[in-house]
Amino acid sequence: MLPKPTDAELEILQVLWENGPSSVRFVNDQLAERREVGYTTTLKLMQIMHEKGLVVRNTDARSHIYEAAIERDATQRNLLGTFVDNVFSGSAIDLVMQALGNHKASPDELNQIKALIEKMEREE
Amino acid sequence: MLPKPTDAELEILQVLWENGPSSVRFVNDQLAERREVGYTTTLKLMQIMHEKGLVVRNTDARSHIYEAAIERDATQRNLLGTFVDNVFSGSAIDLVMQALGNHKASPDELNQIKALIEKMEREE
DNA sequence: ATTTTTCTACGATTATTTTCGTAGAAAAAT
DNA sequence: ATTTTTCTACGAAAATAATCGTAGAAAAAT
Repeated sequence: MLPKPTDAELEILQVLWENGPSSVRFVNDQLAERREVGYTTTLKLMQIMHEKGLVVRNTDARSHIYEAAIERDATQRNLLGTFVDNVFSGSAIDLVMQALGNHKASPDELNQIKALIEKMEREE
Repeated sequence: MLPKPTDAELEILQVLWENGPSSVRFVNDQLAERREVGYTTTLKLMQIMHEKGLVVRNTDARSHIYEAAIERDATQRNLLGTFVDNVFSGSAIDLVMQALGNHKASPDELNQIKALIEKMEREE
């Protein structure tokens, strides 16, 4: 089973998920827009992620192209699970209430959630 | 500003939140029910938490009594915020949808959420 | 009164994650 | 043709988190 990505690795995965296969240079540029980060740091992390199997890469060209090897949804689900356990003692409902209460959602977003809830009720 | 609790510290806080002011022994016993953990490890962690200001303690008796110095709600909100940023690129709605979709909620829980949503809609 | 248990203090070790620095090859620029 | 830039590889350091071990005082048990 693949290891969970660390925080720094997750940052990199976000870039790959949003932009598709990318070079280290590109990923580093994206990260650098948000915070200071050295090129070799990003490189090293991506190499480690490759060892772990979190990314795959194409080494045909000199500049290697990396691609996420795990799905965004599955990863979020996975991390969410342990987060709920650690922080909300396993109560997903508590988390949902917190998240909702603490966030000004647009009417459209609220409708989305209502739709999902009604779907769940029908499937009961 | 107080630092965020680490995972191990959070485990201890959960015990304190649920049981009120407690000795190291009691906390350690609670933790030990779920996993292997040495007494001095728990002690050391609680001492560090005291240094950080995450807990307060009463040292009148030989066995010191520790109490959470930060509120559960505020802490959950705080941690949830960075989690949403890290894992869901800041989209709380995405997180809510994931959490809901991935969890078989009881009709009662669904009603709770619906009530909250309707309240939010009225306050729009 | 002595032994055993329980407690704190705290340095040191281990594990994990992140960052940095250097070397050398390939490519690009002058 | 040389210099400069860009890339990988990779060891090593720094930062952070968690665990452990020992010493000594206080309390409890014998």
